[in-house]
Amino acid sequence: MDTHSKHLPAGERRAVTVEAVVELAGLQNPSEITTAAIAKHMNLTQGALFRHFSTKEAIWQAVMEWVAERLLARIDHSAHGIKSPLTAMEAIFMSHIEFVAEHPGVPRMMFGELQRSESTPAKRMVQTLIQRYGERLYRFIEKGKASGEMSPALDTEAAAMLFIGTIQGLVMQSLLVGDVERMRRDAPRVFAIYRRGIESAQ
Amino acid sequence: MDTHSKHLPAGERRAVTVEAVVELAGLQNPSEITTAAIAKHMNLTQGALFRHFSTKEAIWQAVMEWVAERLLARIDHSAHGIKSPLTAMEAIFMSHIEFVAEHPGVPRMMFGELQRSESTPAKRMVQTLIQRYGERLYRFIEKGKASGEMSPALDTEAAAMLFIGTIQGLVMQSLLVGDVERMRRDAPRVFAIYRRGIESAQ
DNA sequence: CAGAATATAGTAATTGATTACTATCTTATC
DNA sequence: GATAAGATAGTAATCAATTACTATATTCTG
Repeated sequence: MDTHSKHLPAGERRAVTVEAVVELAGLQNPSEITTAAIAKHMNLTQGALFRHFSTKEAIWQAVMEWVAERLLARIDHSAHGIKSPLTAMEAIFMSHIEFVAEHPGVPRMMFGELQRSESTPAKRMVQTLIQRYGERLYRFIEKGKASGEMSPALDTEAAAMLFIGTIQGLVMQSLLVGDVERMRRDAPRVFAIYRRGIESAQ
Repeated sequence: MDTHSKHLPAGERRAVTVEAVVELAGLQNPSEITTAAIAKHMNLTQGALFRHFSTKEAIWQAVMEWVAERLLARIDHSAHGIKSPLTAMEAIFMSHIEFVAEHPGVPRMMFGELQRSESTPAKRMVQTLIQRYGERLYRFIEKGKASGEMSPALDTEAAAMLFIGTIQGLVMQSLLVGDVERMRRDAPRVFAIYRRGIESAQ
């Protein structure tokens, strides 16, 4: 049972820290999240954080590792067993939106990291994540062209780029109106247009 | 000629400040731009900035006003005189990308402002800008549906959202690879897919 | 298996660096 | 020479990180 013990094993404490940051990023500007704010949000003193992470940057790295792992697992699982590449991409799209709706801080953190000019470990993790994401999309689109589901003249690279941009647009819209829930409603409407843009004429 | 005069009239100094911020935002994370960095970039002492702006927030507000004014003027001008709504939207798309390629700091600042939880004047300026942008797109899409150029079943709101998202995706890609020039090359490729998604079947 | 010894995880206070902003003195320009 | 604009040198607040010390587990030993 939950003993509410103040002392947690290092591994657990690190996990709790990552979750605290993900939560906070959904509530405020990620670049304004201080170590004091993280500690307060998990009922810990600020200094104690540095027993588990050598620097603040190390915290961000752990957070982005968490994101990369979860997001890729989620989209892989959503597409698993689906024959049609087009349907698989729709499943990936919806599960990605669902993930972001559950963790609204995630896209904020990712974009925030990409903004940085220096190449931090956290930024590199985001770059790797998006690269892997893009590779998966690339394969599905090529399969879709081969199967005739998608237009053979389709620009695969551009289609993968637009897929991610489509999600980015939904995220921006939700930031604009300050309503994460809208994303779930708007996702099918926007994907329908994207789908029309890549599928072969019937 | 450039007199390299240290003393500038207040109006000019404010304009130079705005330009310095826009430039800096293209080089580094906008949220990390300090008043000291702004001053240094325009060969001024940090304290002197506050002769022309009461607070740092006032600087950001002036910058976002500059952005809103220029961007809307640019897209309005690009679409002016074009009969076909679809062609007009393509012109808007390309001129927007051109604007962003000239000023890579602009989308970074806009997204950064939207991230903030508090409602600052600068954030409200961005919200107003995007709202006005969306209204223009909405009108073009409705006209396109009326003229038969675009699919009558098209979801206008979703199409406007995707238009902005498409640009957002290109921006993100350029952040990812750290190459603004790519945006100009990729823009037509991505817009072609978007166009296919909204135009009526031929 | 009791309890001393050690390792681990925490607190509270403090550090130097950096931040936006200000007060005062100086210089340039009309 | 009046005044607008800039330089210089401050301020208080905030930040990540470190310190000295304490509380709680875990391990070792007779």
